[in-house]
Amino acid sequence: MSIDDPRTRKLTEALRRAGVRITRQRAALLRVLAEAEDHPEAAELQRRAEALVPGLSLSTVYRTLTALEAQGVIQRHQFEGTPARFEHAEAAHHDHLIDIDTGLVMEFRDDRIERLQAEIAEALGYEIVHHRLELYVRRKTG
Amino acid sequence: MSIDDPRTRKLTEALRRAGVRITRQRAALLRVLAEAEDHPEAAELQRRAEALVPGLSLSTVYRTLTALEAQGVIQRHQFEGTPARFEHAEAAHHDHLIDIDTGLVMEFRDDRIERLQAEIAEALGYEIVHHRLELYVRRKTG
DNA sequence: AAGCCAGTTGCGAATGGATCGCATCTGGCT
DNA sequence: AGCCAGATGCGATCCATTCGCAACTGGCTT
Repeated sequence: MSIDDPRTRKLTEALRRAGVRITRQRAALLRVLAEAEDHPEAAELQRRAEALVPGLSLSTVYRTLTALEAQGVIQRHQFEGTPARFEHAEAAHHDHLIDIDTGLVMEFRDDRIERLQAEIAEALGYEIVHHRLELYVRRKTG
Repeated sequence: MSIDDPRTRKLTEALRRAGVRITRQRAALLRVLAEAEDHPEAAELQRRAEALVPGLSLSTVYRTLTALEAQGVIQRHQFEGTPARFEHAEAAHHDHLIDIDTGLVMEFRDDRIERLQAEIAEALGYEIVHHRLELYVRRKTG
């Protein structure tokens, strides 16, 4: 994956939009984020980005992640019992299954559930700003 | 509410089952928990319980809450951006709406959603151990 | 091409919720 | 009444995350 593939570019543009400089550190982090197919936590992102920019600090990782999140191009997920995990938000909204034995995070989306949620909020006189649906699961035996 | 109303008793029995002593501190906390109709956090529970047992420490509150949670008679909810909140688990399972402007926590249950969740996990070869569904909402204008 | 300076970095300290270690106390048994 | 495993309160510790600050630098300006 090159430094100017579409996904990296999208993140870069989001940072520009946020009015911040594209530094070596941030460029590295953007690449790492764009490449990530999993749901890494901040420390793991730092580890990966340090391969490109040795010495890159965890503070910078968090600062950049916060900026990207504010621009809506990445999402922060606070699953139970672990540090926050991050993923690029290019895909449509989805919810998560977390294998409690392995930590594996999977994604799913169900429009029927989405609709029911909206109905429930509506009936109570509210509108949903965002929601969180996490299924903590275990592989079926047999 | 007296010290031996049914709800307090249920909590007390859970602690006995856990093989721990019913101390003044714990008795106070159990009453406070049994009386709570909201979703208080640990510090708030300490505040309420201190009215009955001055000097009751936050450590004791957390230790007791952890024991009660392990027995399944209370539930711990980690909503976004706030300390954990607790509630007695006598009612059937339910999910939550959180008013992001006021912090008000409401409960709901929808069997259709429950069923859909189970189907989704099933289809992927998993069984749900527990789940978390939180709707972060805002009062509708108009 | 060199200068400038607001924005950025890395470090270490601070924060906040939750847990732990330990010396002292006490519930509830004998 | 006496005993002692278990409980308490205090302060220290943990962990993820944020903050303060002095030093550094991206990238515009001249």
